[in-house]
Amino acid sequence: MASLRLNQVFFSWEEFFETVSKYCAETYQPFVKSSCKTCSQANKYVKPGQRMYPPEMGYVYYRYSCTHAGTFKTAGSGKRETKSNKQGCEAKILASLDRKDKTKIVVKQINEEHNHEISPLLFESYVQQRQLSKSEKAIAEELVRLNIPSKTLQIEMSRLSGKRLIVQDLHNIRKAVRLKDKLAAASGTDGQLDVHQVETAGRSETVSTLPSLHKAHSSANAEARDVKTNDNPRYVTFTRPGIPDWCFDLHTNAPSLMSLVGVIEDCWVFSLAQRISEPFEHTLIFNRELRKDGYMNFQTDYEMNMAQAFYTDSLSKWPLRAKYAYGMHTSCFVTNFLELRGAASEDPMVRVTMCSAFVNSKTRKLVRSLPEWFKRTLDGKENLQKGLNIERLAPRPNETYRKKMMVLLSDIDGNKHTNYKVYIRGCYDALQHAITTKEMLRPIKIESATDGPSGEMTGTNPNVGNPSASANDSHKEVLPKWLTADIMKKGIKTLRAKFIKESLCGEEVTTHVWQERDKPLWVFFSMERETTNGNQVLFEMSLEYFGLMSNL
DNA sequence: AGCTGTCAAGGCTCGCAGGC
DNA sequence: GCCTGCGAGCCTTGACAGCT
Repeated sequence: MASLRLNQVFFSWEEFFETVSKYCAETYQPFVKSSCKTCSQANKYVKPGQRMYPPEMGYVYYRYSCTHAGTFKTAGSGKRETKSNKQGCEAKILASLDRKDKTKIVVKQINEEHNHEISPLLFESYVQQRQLSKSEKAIAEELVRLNIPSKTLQIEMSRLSGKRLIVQDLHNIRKAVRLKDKLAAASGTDGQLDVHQVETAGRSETVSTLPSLHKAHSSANAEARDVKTNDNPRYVTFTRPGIPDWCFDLHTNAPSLMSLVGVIEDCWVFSLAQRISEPFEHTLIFNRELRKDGYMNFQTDYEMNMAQAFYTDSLSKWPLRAKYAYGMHTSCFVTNFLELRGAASEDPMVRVTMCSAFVNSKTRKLVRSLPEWFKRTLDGKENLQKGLNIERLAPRPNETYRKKMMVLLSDIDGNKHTNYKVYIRGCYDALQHAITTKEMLRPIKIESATDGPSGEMTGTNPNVGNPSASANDSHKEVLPKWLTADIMKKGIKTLRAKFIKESLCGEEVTTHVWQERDKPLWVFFSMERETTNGNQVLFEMSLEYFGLMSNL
């Protein structure tokens, strides 16, 4: 327990502030700073021959008064009946530099006699306890800019900060953000956000480009060469640098999943920017043009297939030959695909098919139909007979491996929601975590150069590092049963993902991981939001591993 | 429920009165 | 005469009431 007593000595103001802060929290006394004098200010009035205050000490004195100190004197015009905290409470704390040794801070006065009630509940409700830190305020401001309702903001920010916020606090932040943005617009500078104006036909739309995973496209695209577009069927091909060494897992000949997803995104973003001039100047599949017309596209389905050869040393992964093709469209869904080939190979080593839903950028609701000009220009130029539609997973079992994660500000993309890669990464992280835990719990294999063939010791690994993964932990029952780290090293054969609902910064989501008896090389994921009405599924994913490849 | 104008409170600086 | 600390003034932030 922090103690504070008369004549107590401190050697820095930080030490004093920390002690007072702890003391207030433990005794529920609402002290606020009421007065101080800085050394630099006091030194201005020091006369010749007089001793200076050491500037490094910061303050000459510092006084706290009770938030109920003083009397209320209105400065208003009498339009409203006013309330005031002021009720003449005399409680105060005063500390100042020692008269002789000005490097010491001495507590000169303490009066703890308050003329009002002191209680934990009251203490929590004072504005000082509700104030957000700079970083918390920055997050709140970002969320305000994302147009999240005040009530949701109140709940999320209270959970994030652990403070008892009221809705009015969020209204005040909203007001400050509006003012800040107005001033930034007036001065012609942008605020903390990277905001740019996108010209659209007859109007302008402000698009926020938060720092995000989605923005981190590699410079490899700048080195793309042999770019060729084809109108009918519609596709673009190009050669670009391969996958850098640092993207590769230690134990496989293929890049880690997230690195590969990143390279794939680089390729498709590059492809979308390619222009075709006949019959008029436009981009490959009109993504930019559709955006200007008030459409946004949200990823809905994603399937990645890897060839066995992808995991062999013999297949060169540098440079990469890429082909991105328009697949087909239905009323508001567009399916496209990307193929990556090695320098000398004709068969694609990776093929990704992706389906996007087009929504109204204002209402974020599915549009009834894509524009006529889009259909007119692309009809007949399809590369696919049917679109991608990943089936929903069967209801998950109750017994799963679970991992929670918080959606961070940097996870939000230009569409103002959690970027698709964050879901994939979250699932993959949960799987890695589950497998690591499982590895720690398995019987130890002892390999010795002198003892000959490896033996097996019963019991659990004594080096289990995860305290939640003890032998009696319920997680032991729900770890993936058939998948092992060894199987995972053989590489992913198929990834299927379905994006179901949006999620926002500050939300806590739970990833469930499980396996099914008849599919030992598959692992399934469901990312869910817990609500009072039960769990809402945001995202589903399944991974299939190459498990039986003896030649690797 | 959310927004907004208005007023209160907080936080800081500075000048000076008065105690030691 | 030195130095502490009170309190006024100013700006920013928070809270409230009334309106949409």
